[in-house]
Amino acid sequence: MSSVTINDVARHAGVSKKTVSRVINNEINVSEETRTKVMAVIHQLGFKRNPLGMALAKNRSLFIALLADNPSPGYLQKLQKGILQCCSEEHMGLFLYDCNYRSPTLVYEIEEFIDNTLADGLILVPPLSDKQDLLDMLQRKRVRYIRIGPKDQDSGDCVSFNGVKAAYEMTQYLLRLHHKDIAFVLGHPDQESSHRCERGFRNAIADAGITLNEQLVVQGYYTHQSGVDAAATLLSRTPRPTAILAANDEMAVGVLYEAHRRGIKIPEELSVCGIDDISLTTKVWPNLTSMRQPINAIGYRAAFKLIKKLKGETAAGNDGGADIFDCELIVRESTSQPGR
Amino acid sequence: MSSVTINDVARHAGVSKKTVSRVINNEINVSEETRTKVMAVIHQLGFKRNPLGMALAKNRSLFIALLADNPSPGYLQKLQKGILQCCSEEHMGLFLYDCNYRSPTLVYEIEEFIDNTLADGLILVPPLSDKQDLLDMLQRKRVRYIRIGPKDQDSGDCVSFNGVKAAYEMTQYLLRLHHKDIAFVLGHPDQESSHRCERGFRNAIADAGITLNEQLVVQGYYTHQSGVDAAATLLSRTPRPTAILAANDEMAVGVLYEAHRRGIKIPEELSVCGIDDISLTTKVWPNLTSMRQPINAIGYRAAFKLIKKLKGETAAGNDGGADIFDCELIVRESTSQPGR
DNA sequence: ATGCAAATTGACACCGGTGTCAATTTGCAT
DNA sequence: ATGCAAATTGACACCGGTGTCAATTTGCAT
Repeated sequence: MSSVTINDVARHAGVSKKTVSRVINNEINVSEETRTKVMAVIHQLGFKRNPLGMALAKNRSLFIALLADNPSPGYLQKLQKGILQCCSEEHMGLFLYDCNYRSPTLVYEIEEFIDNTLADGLILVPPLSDKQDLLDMLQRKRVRYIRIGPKDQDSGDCVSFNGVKAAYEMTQYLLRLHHKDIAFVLGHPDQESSHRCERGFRNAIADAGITLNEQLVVQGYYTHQSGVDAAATLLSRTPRPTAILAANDEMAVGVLYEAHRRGIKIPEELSVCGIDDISLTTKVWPNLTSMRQPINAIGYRAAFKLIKKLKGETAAGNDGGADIFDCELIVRESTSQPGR
Repeated sequence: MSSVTINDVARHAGVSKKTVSRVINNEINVSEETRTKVMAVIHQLGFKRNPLGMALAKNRSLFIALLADNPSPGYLQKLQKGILQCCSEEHMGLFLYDCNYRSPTLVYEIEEFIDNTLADGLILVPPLSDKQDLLDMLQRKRVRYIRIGPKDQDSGDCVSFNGVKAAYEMTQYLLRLHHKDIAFVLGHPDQESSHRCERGFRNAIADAGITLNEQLVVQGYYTHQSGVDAAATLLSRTPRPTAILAANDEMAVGVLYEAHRRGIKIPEELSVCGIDDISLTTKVWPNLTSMRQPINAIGYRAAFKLIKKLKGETAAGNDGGADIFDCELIVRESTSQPGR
């Protein structure tokens, strides 16, 4: 209500409001004396810039938005946390928008959302990251964006995790445990991370000199239910695989469920593991072995890059364009040597 | 960028911009003829009101924010979905803010968040709903809010579920299955819903003519780990309870974990059930029996009430002040007759 | 046709900032 | 002291809307 405006500061400091504006924005060409005087008044009066006034004048809202339609709530939750931490530090507001990836009018809906909020920066979560008509629309409206895990992860406007390496190392771990019949549950075919994980899995199997039984690679869609279904298929095969690696934890937990339902002991009779390391892994029994994707850091980094982009600076630090995070193997209770 | 302004519309329609403003805002005292003419131009030019301009002029941003620090991610996720659906329908943006309930500077941080975003409506999730110093600050800043599940659920600015009834009915269900030693895991003592659930539980036990063994009521904090800990305590008691009811699903899943770890068969040797019906219930094995809280509807309703409040209308429909939603028993795989 | 209240409309200032450009001040070489 | 470029500052218009209040138009009774 009774908020202090730039005019109030100007009056108290005996300068024009343009000069106050210069001080606020840390512009050059303000004498030290004036700057000090104005800063004193700002603190004394408790002045805070009105973001709406600035947005209107600059034609930039400096609000960003997270657009998501991801089947793994645990993943989104962690991502949000990372993004929010960065936003909080940068004094930036984060809008949330819940997409339905399959809606035929999705692009139109998002355009309307942008018109309603004037968000001028977006973070796109798979499978939105590779939706070309969406990207075209954003380009046309001059809305900046950062994509998480897109196809061409070297384009500088994105942040990813190293899916190939993650699946490769997880498979290696299973091989070290002397598993031979290792099954793999694919993610959604529209999401590049699924293909990357598949590549890692196949490479590891090949590098171990094993001929992959194609029966052991089954389609999933990153959802819990698709994990259950994939497990139903795999666990009916003879010989039964001794280990199942799923392209995300959500599906791995589905595999766990189906195995339990069939009375299969884990990990004695079947090792199960996933990728992501969402909070779900430590809630189910047995706790799930997983590759820890630094989801928090990815979210933070995505927000950081976006905000710097909006403010016109280039992101500092390790910003050589591509940001690809490595994973870390977290061994828990769901994996062991086969037939132990 | 090249967006159409109210001035463009005014010029094309041959009226003043104030008249266009009247048409946009559906004000009275505009002739039918003028209204039709202006509307035609609006559609022709694809005009959309700039929310920032409006916010600045009206000194109301019409953005709302969700403030949460809730230990159950599944709960928050559903709540968000309900809120977002309403926001989408009302063309309203939703800011997200991640609180740390225990931060000593929380109120200050939230005040700063509001200054940064100019959100003029807030949805408060427990345990924030009853934080008096926060409510005082909001009152002072004239920021409207709706609280979810606060102490005094009849105050008209809140939406709740009927916790007493939920726990009562769940306990009745267990009693019907012929359970006698029923344990209860409390929620966080700072959240009113925990006390309500406890009351429901105690009432049901008393109404069944049973003297409650106080050893069977143990403290929890709504987190997964607190459920594990509570189960560890309860499952060491002799005689062991044959059923455990937890005040939320998150803790019930923790109970499930600890029971599995001890090799206790569920539901044959122990029935476990929770309250909320978050998505986690159908991911764990066995699927968890729960009381379905219409979290989606609660979120939607909270957003609806808040938005109407901001727009100055009173919420339509069942808005007699209090909004208290009933729960529905969802029987799944984790409960059965004792010793079956 | 005339008078008058009610309905309709527009001129102007304003919300809280920033951009442009001209005016003023400063600092230094001469 | 003088001249001049560079540094500093402010007047003014503008971003895209809304509120106030006065001016104009309309509709009806007389």
